[in-house]
Amino acid sequence: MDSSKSFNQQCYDLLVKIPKGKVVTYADIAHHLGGKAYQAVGNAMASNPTPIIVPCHRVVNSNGAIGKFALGTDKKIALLQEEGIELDSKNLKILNLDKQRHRF
DNA sequence: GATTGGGCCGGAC
DNA sequence: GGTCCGGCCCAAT
Repeated sequence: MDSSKSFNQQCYDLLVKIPKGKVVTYADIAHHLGGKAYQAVGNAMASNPTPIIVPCHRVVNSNGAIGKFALGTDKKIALLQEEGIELDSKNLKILNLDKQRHRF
C-alpha cells in the first residue's frame, strides 16, 4: 500500500480540507480512512505537529460533545465560536451537529 | 444517562 | 526485534 503518508498525516490532510464554520467527527475521519481508528485520529491530533495548519479544534465527537483539546477545551470552544460555529459553551456540546458537520 | 468492551495507531520498554 | 500501554473515541448494553 501507499505508506508514503502516515496515518496521522492522512488525518491532517483531511483536517485541512475542512472549511471554516464546519466541523467533523473523529468517527467520520477514521471511517474515511477506511477503518475504525477513532482513537488513532484523536492521538494524531494530540501529536499534531502543526496545530495552526491543522485545525484540530474543528473536530468534535460523534455524540455532539466537544471532547478534549490539547491546548485546553476552553481554547477549543473559543476558536469554534470565533469560526462562527454555534455550540453550547455550558454543556460543551455542538449545536445542530448534523447541519454544521462537514461531509468529505 | 452511565458503564463496559472493543478496535486502531504511535510511542515506550 | 517483539510486546505492552495509553489515547481529543465509538457503539452497544
